Amino acid sequence: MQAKPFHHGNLRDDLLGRARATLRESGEDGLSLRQLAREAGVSHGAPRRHFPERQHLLDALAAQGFDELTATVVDQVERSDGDAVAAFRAVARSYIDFAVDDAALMDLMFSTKNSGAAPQVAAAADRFFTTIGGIVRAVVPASALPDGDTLRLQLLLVSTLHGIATLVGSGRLDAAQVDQLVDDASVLFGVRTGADP
Amino acid sequence: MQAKPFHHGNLRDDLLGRARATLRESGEDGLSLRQLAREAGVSHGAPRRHFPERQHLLDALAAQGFDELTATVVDQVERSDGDAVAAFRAVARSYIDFAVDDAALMDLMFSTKNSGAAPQVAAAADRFFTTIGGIVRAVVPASALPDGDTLRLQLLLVSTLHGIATLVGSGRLDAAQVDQLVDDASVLFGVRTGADP
DNA sequence: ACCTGAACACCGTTCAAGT
DNA sequence: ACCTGAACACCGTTCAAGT
Repeated sequence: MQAKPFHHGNLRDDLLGRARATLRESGEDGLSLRQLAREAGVSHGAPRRHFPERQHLLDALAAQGFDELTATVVDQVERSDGDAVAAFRAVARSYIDFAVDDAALMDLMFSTKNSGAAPQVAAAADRFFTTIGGIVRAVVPASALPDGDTLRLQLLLVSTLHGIATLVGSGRLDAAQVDQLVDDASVLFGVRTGADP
Repeated sequence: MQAKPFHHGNLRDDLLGRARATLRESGEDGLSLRQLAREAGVSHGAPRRHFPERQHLLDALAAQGFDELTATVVDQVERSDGDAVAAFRAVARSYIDFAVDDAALMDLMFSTKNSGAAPQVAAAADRFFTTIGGIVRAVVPASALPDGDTLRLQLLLVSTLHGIATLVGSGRLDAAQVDQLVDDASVLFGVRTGADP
């Protein structure tokens, strides 16, 4: 045990963890590299090794957010014992809960700034959309649209989920309505157990 | 004509206009009260009369954005000569175009920060959602859900539109897919001309 | 390889003072 | 009523220097 120990050990993860907490408490406006450095007990120049610019920290947070959400959603599927409909509902709830509980992070993940930006964020986002797309595909019928394009139906249902999640997150939908809306979406999109008919 | 004229005339609108332009060019990060004051040719303290804090400027921009979007959407309906289906498609396109063309403003309008916040933003947002809700209601069948709750179907379709718009805006959906997705949504939600069956 | 500490330019916010 | 200009605390970013 040392009083003033280190090269700190793992400054990057320490900063990321503190940033995540600050994001929850104070939003993006509350995030400051200098403040995080102060909390971590290093000089204000130290974070530069790991995050040369503030945007790099935001990118890392967004990528981490996508990975967390992907893991949560995969976990929900595994808990559903092959019941695709139950899996869909659980996934929808997780998605929406995430948007509400980590609203500032959600903003970062889907902000326009990150649209043309960091490859690590794009990769994590791709993983998430591939994952949730697969979950939705397993549950969506091939025949709901005239020419039976399942991919389009899948994109549409993901869009609906995302719309519900972001509207609840920004306070435009009441949280009490959400379960009903997800159920309605299930009915409308013909969500059901089993693969194509 | 005077060289160094004024009390400036209308600093508030001048600042708002410049802020809107900056938002399009450089995003929210590019917005600075001091920079706007410089561009308007006033001292850095002058904006304080109209926007005591930076957030007040952001709120004004968001409220203005909602009002613009509402006006655009109403205009599209009026151009559709009572054809509710055509109106719906035009409205959907306007919504999505807005999200793409004014992505930074869209972020401001639907950001979490504004969820519990400024009453003027909430009022403008309410006007928008009331308007678009009415348009959607006119086009949505009462019988698509088992117990025929039209309001829920309306909220669901608005959520879908919002999801498509934000996903395109953040680059997660290809703009080329959008028209097809809107058409698919029309089919799925049973969008049609005339009122309840 | 990782961190320190001074330096620079910029910012939001406050406030006494001008017209 | 509206604006100026100095002041304060804070920030991101850069960089030479330390261990």
